[in-house]
Amino acid sequence: MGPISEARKARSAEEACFETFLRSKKLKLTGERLAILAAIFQRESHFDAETLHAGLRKDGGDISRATVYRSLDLLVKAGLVRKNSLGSSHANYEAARGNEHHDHLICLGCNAVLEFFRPDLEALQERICDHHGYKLVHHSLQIFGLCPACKDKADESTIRNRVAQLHT
Amino acid sequence: MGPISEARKARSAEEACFETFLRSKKLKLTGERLAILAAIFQRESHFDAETLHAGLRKDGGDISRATVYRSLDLLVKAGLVRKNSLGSSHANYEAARGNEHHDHLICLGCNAVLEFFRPDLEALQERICDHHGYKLVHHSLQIFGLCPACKDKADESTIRNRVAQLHT
DNA sequence: TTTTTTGCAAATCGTTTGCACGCTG
DNA sequence: CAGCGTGCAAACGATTTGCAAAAAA
Repeated sequence: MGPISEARKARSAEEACFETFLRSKKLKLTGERLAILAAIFQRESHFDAETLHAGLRKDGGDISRATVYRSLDLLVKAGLVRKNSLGSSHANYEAARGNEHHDHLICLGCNAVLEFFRPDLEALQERICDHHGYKLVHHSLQIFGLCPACKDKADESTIRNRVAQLHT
Repeated sequence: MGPISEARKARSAEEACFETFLRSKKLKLTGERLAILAAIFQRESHFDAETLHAGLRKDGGDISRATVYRSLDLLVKAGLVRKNSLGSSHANYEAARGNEHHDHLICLGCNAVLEFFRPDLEALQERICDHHGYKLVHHSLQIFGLCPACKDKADESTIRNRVAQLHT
């Protein structure tokens, strides 16, 4: 159990938050859960379950895929992690570093993910709902395009193909 | 092969379009493909592969799931059918009845799907891409809310749960 | 000690694919 | 008759689940 307990060093804000959440549900604060939380928050934003699982293994730990999935669920429920799809057929996650809700701009050339938040877009969606008599609860917007670097060197038919495969 | 050939009665616009598409790719116009196309265009807009497959069986035909999936692919490539997810984990399709691109407003209470098109929204996305130096290629927006009928009678926690399960 | 968690492997779900046979052009 | 298309069943990839052993409260 070496490396797992090592992760339990400082006491990050998210760790405290997770503990509170678990307590409130009478769930337990395990080494695995802490290791997963730590891995997520020290890694860059967007990742998938498989990558996270592999990363944990590399860190010396050895946490089963099942536990990774179960913990991700918990973290999403705790509001510490957000789940997106970003057009792929498998789930994509991101640490909710206290930052606001945002939408994603995804490059079809290099898969870079750019987060953006636009009050005018939020307002417009609110207006659309009002217009139809709906109460807005949630939304998901993904814009697919080509970043400055890929804009020129991307081949038309490759991109067309990529778009056709998108799981949106 | 009875009911399949029956579907080949009039000659709808979409049938002609599909034939042209198939010809151009040196593919064949089979009874199964025509039956699937007909079923899609006489049914209401949004459906999934399983429902379509079941519907075809009920119509007397007996087309395999594999053929249904293969034909849907073809129809999407021909531009006669659009593929969406609408927040569920399995694909959702709709006949592209010559109508323009549009986005979806989905009721979390009764699952009703409302299509809408907003030039101002399209323009805003274009502006967002410009702002980041991206070239816009495609987008996917789903707004989840409560329709007028479900607005009041929906229970908070049920909705919250539904949102958490969304595959967006 | 009681209850929750874990790992494992098997199960699931939607979708895809290899293959031998059947139909279209 | 030369290719495509079809059905079947097995294969797939991501995710979930049942169960007995292990760890937290």
